[in-house]
This record gives sequence, structure tokens and C-alpha cells, in this order.
Amino acid sequence: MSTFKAPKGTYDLIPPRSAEYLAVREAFAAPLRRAGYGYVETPGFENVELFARGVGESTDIVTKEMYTLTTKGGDELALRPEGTASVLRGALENNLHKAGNLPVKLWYSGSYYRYERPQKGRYRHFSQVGAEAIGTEDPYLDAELIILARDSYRSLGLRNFRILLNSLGDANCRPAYRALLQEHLRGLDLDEDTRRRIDINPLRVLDDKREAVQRQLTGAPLMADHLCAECKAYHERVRELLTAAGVDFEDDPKLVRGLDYYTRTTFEFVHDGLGSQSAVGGGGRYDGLSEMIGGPALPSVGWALGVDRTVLALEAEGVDLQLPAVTQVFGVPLGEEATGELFGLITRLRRDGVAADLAFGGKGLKNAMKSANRSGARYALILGERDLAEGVVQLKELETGGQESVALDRVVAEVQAKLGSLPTR
RNA sequence: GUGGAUGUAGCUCAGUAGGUAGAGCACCUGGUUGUGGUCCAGGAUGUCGCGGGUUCAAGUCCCGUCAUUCACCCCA
Repeated sequence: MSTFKAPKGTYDLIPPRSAEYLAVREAFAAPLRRAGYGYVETPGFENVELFARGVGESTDIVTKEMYTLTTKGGDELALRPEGTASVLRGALENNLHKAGNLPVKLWYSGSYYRYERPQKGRYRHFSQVGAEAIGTEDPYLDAELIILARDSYRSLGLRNFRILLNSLGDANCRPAYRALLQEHLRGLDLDEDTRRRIDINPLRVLDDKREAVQRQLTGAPLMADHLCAECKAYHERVRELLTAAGVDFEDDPKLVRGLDYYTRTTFEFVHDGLGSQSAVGGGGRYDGLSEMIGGPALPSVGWALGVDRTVLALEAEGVDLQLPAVTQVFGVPLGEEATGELFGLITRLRRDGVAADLAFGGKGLKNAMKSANRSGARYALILGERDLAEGVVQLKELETGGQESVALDRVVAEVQAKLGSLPTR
């Protein structure tokens, strides 16, 4: 053990678990690519102001959870706590919205940072895959994204998740509702902390998980009952489209997002295998964000899915991701000359697309065979001086123990023929 | 920021009135000088988180500290 440990709230992703992360990421990414989303990668840090204005001055993320730093040149930066603000900033900066092809559809994958007390499913360094459809107001887009996320989860084998759906209204109807809600909340018997939140972000009070608070909230006015005609129609359309696509969802009139930029459609994918954390993914429409960060009006919608949390949810459900074997063929050399020959064979197999490895370090046969076994390979190629003299190599199927001699110049073709007729896992 | 729990071998954990540190799994060697996974025999491994205190004696009791973890809060 070294004197150093991974910082609080972080952990190393190591085999074999790391393979699950890659598989989860790919399960999110592949459908996005097929749906016309292009990959975007933005810096790991941005000007603090981008998040302050984008995410919201009053949110916990900005007020106490950001890793901020001042550079030697005096710039105020922050490690990114979420992806949407950065991606939108990048799209605007590169004039993607002016290419005359709206919406701009982008997906991303990366690490995010929040300074929080760690607990199950909540780390200071976490991983998300996200998607954004920028510049178009169309309920089909909202539905498309929800369907893509839902299908990704299901393709991984996740079953016990629910989709919560709500509308937060827009610039026309939300201010009036907000004032109404504030007035109502001020009349309730709430603790001091909660009372403070009434002024800052009254909608988030609705999302409080404490039972005592929830009891007080029965009878509170709900956004759903105060949507303007346009928002109501839009929301209805999204609901219809989801139903038509066979997506089960629950209307949750108290679902609120922690970030200020959301408008209209809001949704969350929740799973109960994450301890006290419940969201494996979430997102919604953010029609005003572009203007908030100094851009033109670009109504947009997007989501972010937690990779760490999805892996936890899969583990909680006992889902076994059927990952391909890391190694298909393992070389067991005996002696210096055989090692050279076998290394050549293994290299050829690799160049032909076979997952191949061999025993290094001049191990004895017994240990090399043990390594072969541990590699998970289906076949071992055993080569010693005796074989070399005969111009053959021993091809052994590890599971059955069956072994045959194959001519050295035929072994690559032979292995490929055998693997080709078998599933690669 | 607040509260609870836990720190003993690589891993999971036991350790019983305070009396020289254990198990299972994993690992290594041999049985098998060219065959793994099974079996048999043998073997190695610890600053008992760290610091202090009580005691003839502390993994065990007390104080402090650090770390981990769960929950509140918040969120993906």
C-alpha cells in the first residue's frame, strides 16, 4: 500500500468492475449515435460564472458544492458540476446553432465534480453520459430523449426503475404560480431552513423527502393546475407520445429539478437500489438557459444519466452483464525458442482480431497453465521444444481438457475457424 | 454542515473475565522433471487505522485523532 489514498469521495475504477462501466457507457452511447446525436467533449473546468448563471446562483450546486479555483492569471474557474451548461456554451461558441440544421443534437460522456459528503451512490467525482437537443421546441424531441434513455436502461437488463414526469411551466405561467406557492408555504409551520428556501426556490420545497414536511405540503398548489394553455398542451402531447411508444411513466406533480434552468418537461429515472439516492438519471427542457448565458433564444431539452449509479442499480437487481471474454486464446510457451515462436503466433492472432494473450516472465508450465485458466480463455496454445521439433503446437480446449496437435502454419486458421463457430464470451 | 456505525492477513470476518494473533477464501510449494480448473500434503502472510492513557500485561478498557461507511440535506 502506498502512503497515498484516493481523495475523499473518490475511488479507483479497476477490473473487472471497470468493464461494467464501459459497457454501461456504451449502452447509453450507441443508441444516441444511431439517433443522430454527435459526440461533444468540453473542458473539465469552466469559468465559475457560467455555472453561477446557468445552473443558478441559489442552487446548492453553486452555493456550496463547486470545486472552485483561481488561476495564477486570476481567472475564477470551477470543475464542472454538470454537463448541460458547458455543452450549450460550447455549441454557442462554435456557432453550431447557426449551421441551419436545428436541432443541434449532441451527446457527451465524462467526469463531474461536486463537493458533497459522500455516501452510497454519491461521490465527489462521478460519471455521467448526457444528451442535448438544442434549438428546437418540439414535444417529439422530449419524447425521443426519454424513450432513448428508457430503452438504454432496459437493454442493460435494468427492470425496477420508474420514470417520473412533470411540467414546470414556462416564463408565462411559472412566475405567477411561484408567487402563489410562496404565499401558501409562508402560511405553513415549517422549520427555519425550509422557510429560507421559500424565498430562494419555493418549488424545491415540494421535493423535500422528510415526511413531516410532506405532511404539511398536502393541499399546496401544484404547477400542474396552473400551467398556461400552451404548456398544458405541450405536456399533454409529450405524455401521449410516450404512451404511444409503450413507455410507462408516472405523473409526479411534485417533481422538481435541482437546477434552475429547467422549464416545462421534467423527468427523472428513479431506482430504489441506491440507498438514499434515488435518481439514476434525469433531465428536462431548458428553454431559457441559452439566454441566461448570453446566447439567443434556443429552446432545448436534454438529460444526464449517472454511470456510477446505473452500475449500482444493476448490481442491486443482480443483473449480470454478459460481457465478452477478455481473452479467447492463451499462449503457454516452454523455453526460450518456443516463446519466440509463440509470441509470433499470438501477434498474428491479435492482428486477425482474436483476443489473445500469453504467459510472460518465463513461467514454468504449471504456472503458465494456471495463468491460462485464470485468463478465461477458451483455448490454450502450448508450445515446447518437442512440438517445435515436430512443427506442431498443442491446441487445448480448457473447459473440456481436449487437446490436439496442429501444424504451426495452420494454427491461426484453425483457431479462427473454431472461434468463428462459437460465441465470443 | 449534522448524526449513527465500523476500522484485525490480499478479501470476508472471528477473537470469548484484559494474558505472547485466528478461520474461510485467495496465494506459494510439492504430489505430477511437458499440462490448468478438482483432490491430497505442506507453507508464507499482520505496524490488530494512528497517537496517548490505565495496567505487571491492551486487538480487548479510557481519551483523542484519522479514515471508511450509512443517513439527514442535496442530486445524476
